Amino acid sequence: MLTQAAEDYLKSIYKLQEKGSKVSTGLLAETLNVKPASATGMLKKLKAMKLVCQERYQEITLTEAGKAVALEIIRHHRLLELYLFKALGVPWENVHEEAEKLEHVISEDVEERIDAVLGYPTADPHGSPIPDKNGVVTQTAYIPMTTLRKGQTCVVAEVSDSDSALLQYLGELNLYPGTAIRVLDVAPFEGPFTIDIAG
Amino acid sequence: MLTQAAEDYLKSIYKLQEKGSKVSTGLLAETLNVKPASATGMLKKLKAMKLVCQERYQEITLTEAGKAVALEIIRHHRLLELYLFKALGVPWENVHEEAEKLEHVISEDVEERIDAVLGYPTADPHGSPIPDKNGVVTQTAYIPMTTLRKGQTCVVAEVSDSDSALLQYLGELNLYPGTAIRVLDVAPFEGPFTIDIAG
DNA sequence: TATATAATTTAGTCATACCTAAATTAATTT
DNA sequence: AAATTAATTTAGGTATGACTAAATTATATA
Repeated sequence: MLTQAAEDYLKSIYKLQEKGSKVSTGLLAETLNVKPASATGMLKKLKAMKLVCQERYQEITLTEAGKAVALEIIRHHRLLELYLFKALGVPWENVHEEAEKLEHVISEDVEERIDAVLGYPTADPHGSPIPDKNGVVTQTAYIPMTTLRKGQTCVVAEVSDSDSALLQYLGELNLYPGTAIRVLDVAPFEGPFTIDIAG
Repeated sequence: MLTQAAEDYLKSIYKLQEKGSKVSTGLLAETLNVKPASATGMLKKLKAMKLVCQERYQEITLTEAGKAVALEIIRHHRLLELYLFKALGVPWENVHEEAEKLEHVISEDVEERIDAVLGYPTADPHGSPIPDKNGVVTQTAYIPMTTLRKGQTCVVAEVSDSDSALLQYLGELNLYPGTAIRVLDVAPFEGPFTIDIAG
C-alpha cells in the first residue's frame, strides 16, 4: 500500500505532464509546496518502486504502473468532487479541498457506489474528465475562451480548478460547464471580455 | 490540529469508559493493537495537551476537552456509518471499517450536510446513539437479549458492531435495530435461543 | 574557455508514531 | 514480610517524510 504522500507525488507528476510541462524536481517540489531536496528523496523511493523513471538531473516520467496509480487517484478525486457537489450540495469552490483529503481513504467499493449513484459521469464539476475504472481518459481538446471573437457563441466545457476564489466568482456568474455564452465585446490588448451568460 | 492516532486514542478511552471498563494503559494498548509502551508514550502527549488525566500507574480519564474531541469523532463515525448504509447501500458489516478511515478527514461542513440529508438521526445502523453537534449523547438503557424468557416479545435496539462476520449473519437473519422478535424457546445452560423474527 | 548562476543531489536533523528490551512499580501469593 | 507475578514506564531503535546547508552538476554569460 502506497503512502498518501507517494500518491500525491504520482498525481502531481501526471497532472503536470498532462498540462504539457517538462516535469523536473524543482517544478514538482513547487507544485507540492515542498523543498526540492524533499522531492529528490521521495523520487528516489518512487524509482525504487518502479513507479517513476528519471535519469539523474533529467526529466521525470511515470512508468505504466505509476500512471495507473495516478489515474486511480485522479478518478477518486473527480468522482468525489462531483458527488460532494451534486449529492451533498457542497459549494463548487470547496469541493477540491474536500476531495483532496477523501481521495486517499475511499475504498474501491464506495467509489463504485458513488459512480453508480452519479450515473457513471465523465466529467467533474469543473469539466475535467473522469478516468474510467480501467484508467482510460477521454480527452477532448477545447478552445481557450480568449481565442473567441466578438459575436461568437459557445458552451463552457471546462474551468480551472486551481483558484477557489475564482471559482466562487464564476459560480456567482453562473459560469458552470454546460453554460452557453455569447461574446458581446473584446477590448484590445488583453483587455476585458464582455459576455452574455445564458441570456 | 490533532493527529489521527491521538484521535483514535481519545475515542477508545471514551468507548471503554462508556462500556464501564476501568481504563488502563494495558487495556487501551490491547484495544488499539499497540504495545503498552507505545500507549504510555501517546498518553504522555495527551496529558501534556490536557486532554487526558492519569496519575502514574492509575486509571485513565478524559478531561472535558478530551471528551469533546472523542464525542466529535464518534459523531463523525456514526453519521458516516449511517450515511454509507442508507445513501450508498454499503452492507452494514462493512460500514464500520469504511467510517474508521473517513471519520478523521471529513469536514464539519460535509458532516452537517450528511446530518441534514439523513434527517438529523439519533442512532447509527447498529443502534448506537449519535452525539449531537454539542456533544450531547442520549443514552438509553437496553435489556440484553439473553435476559428474555420464552414467549416474550421485543424490538431490537442495538447490536454489537465489533464483529463483521456476526453482523453479516445478523443481516441475513434480518435482525436489524427496529426489528420485532418473539422468543420461541430458550434451551437451558446458555443453550441456543429460538426466536421468531418479524414473522 | 572561464566564470557565474541555476538546478539538483547528498548529508545530516527533526518530529511523529510505532517497536523491543530492560527497569521499575504495584499487586498477589505464600 | 518476602517473593513472585503482572502492569507500567524508561531507554533506545526503526521508518516516514519533512527540513536546512553544503556539495555537485548543468547551463548561460562574458
